[in-house]
Amino acid sequence: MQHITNRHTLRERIVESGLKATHQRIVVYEALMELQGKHPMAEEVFQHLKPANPSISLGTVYKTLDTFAETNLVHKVLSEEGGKRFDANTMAHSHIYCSNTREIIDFEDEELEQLLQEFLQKRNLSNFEIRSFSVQLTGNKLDPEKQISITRVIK
Amino acid sequence: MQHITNRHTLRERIVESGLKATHQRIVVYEALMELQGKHPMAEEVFQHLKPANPSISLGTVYKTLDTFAETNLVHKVLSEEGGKRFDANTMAHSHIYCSNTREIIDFEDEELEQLLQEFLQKRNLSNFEIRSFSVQLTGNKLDPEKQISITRVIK
DNA sequence: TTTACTGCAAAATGTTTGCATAAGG
DNA sequence: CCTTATGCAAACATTTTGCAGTAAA
Repeated sequence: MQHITNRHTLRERIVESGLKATHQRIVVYEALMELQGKHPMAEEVFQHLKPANPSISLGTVYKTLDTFAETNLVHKVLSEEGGKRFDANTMAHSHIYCSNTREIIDFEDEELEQLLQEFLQKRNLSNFEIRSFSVQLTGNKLDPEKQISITRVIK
Repeated sequence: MQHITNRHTLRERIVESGLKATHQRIVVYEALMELQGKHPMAEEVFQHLKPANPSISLGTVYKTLDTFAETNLVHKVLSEEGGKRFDANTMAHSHIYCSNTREIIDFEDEELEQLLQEFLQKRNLSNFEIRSFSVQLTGNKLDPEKQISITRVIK
């Protein structure tokens, strides 16, 4: 799990991505770091950083997130609900979508990544240049106490 | 690859899913079959079936697709662009997203499915009940002639 | 100083809703 | 018949756009 990073480091990473390090970009990046694991949409990022930055506009948050995703500074996350979500964790990892809580939960598994890496290497698709891959698991979180499906608990 | 199926069969499948087999549902299902591999959104399904069914409404197409996805008659497909796409092919398969053409291309690979199935069985997540999984590959289609990235061809 | 970014507000896109009418079982 | 689905139009939610002004390098 990555940790909250100071602004100086965030600024450096933005510059390394070939972007101007504006105040807005720094605080958007910072917000994404603080929301790690939440896979927020633009609106959520905006709400998170607005109290400390009341002059920033929602449109800028949208543009900034797009720009970040284009330069691969952050990742776009596919969501069952159709919205555009973002993830500051750019380490290879997969996601579990819980159809009860509608959360997207990080699933980091070295072995799974390697398994797929090897598979793709071996398969070596001739008509595609694969740049990245990810696994989406769908299911239900289980009640940690009783170890039974939350579906059954809720309904 | 599944084939275009006649209305009688489509009707049967709708009924088997516990749904009323209305004319609208049959033609939406039929359109989805005819658009196999295209992973269309509601609007595209609507445009496809409108000429032959001018009285059907877009809202109905939206509702029908949602209903189908809920009963697992068709699958929702996660899309890089954020829209809601649907797939009448419910066999286990993966998708390749081409970032140049923005297409979602089916990738059917028995070995990959099995590899993951086994992995999940072995890993046996204690706090999740996994219902399904899929692999998303992202990359670029290669020019079939020259076998080089279409990125380079286009730009 | 130059270029790229921001804020704003408007527009475009995609999707859902409520309700009166119609159709399926 | 009774229930559920449809059509319609309006509302909603999300995202993009254009442009004048501002800030970064």
